[in-house]
Amino acid sequence: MRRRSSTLTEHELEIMKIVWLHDTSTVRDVYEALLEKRKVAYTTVMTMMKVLEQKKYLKKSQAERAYVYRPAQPQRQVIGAMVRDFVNRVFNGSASPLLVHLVEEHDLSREDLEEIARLRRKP
Amino acid sequence: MRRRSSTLTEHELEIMKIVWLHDTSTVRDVYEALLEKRKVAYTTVMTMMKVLEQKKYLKKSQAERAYVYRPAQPQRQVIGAMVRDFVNRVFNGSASPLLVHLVEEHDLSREDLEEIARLRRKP
DNA sequence: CGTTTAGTACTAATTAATTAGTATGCGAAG
DNA sequence: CTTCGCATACTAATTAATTAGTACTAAACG
Repeated sequence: MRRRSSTLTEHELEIMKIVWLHDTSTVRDVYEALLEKRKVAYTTVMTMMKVLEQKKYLKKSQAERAYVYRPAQPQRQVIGAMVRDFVNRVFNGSASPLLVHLVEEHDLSREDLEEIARLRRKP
Repeated sequence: MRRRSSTLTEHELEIMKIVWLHDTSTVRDVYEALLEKRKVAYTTVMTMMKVLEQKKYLKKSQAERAYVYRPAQPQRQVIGAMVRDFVNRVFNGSASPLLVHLVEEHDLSREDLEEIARLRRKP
């Protein structure tokens, strides 16, 4: 069989990114934002948002016309869990080899690193 | 439909990690290494390695008894592609917010950062 | 030489992820 | 009041990922 992903899948994440930008979103809101990036059917977005609600990433509340959705978990926390999952899966839980990759292949300026180091120095 | 993953899936990665540790591996080698971590059938490993060969992550060559597999791409490169994919998907391609996550939640020592910064300073 | 063993090919089943159509209902507009 | 448009629920199809069984083959072993 196939285990359900413990983190957001690619298209779920795409939707959550849109939802996190606003306080509340309807299916139509998300649908229209998503259309700017790629072709998709309204009902597809609806189905995915229903799944996201079942997975506890979204909360649904009844308004007059359409359902109103809002994030059930802060972006920070969800993305953090994705990073942790990635580090576990790919680097057996140790973050520094990932750091090396980032520095060597992702055009991080020395300023970026100093900025980060400064953050780290005064907790 | 569902697009084929452009990077290694969870269990594919698990197998590749074992293969990268050695020059050559048979299905049995990988099967036995994998068994230490979790229950799995021999033929499951075989099927997955066949898939990995089709996806060009493994090269197969005929030996006397069993097929001998070796990595078709260096670990460095494959993991690098996974990091890039992750950064693109989760952080819209920018690495520094990922850095912030790592520093704030992944127990990176100041030494780690200084080590990295040193790498970065003298290219 | 016959039997046990290991390896492969083939087949197939299950579930998650993704996509979208159809039917139905309700409120708005005329 | 009737029609139109939007929203939802339900249904369903497709594909990838994952797992593993069965049958066949060749080699090793006695």
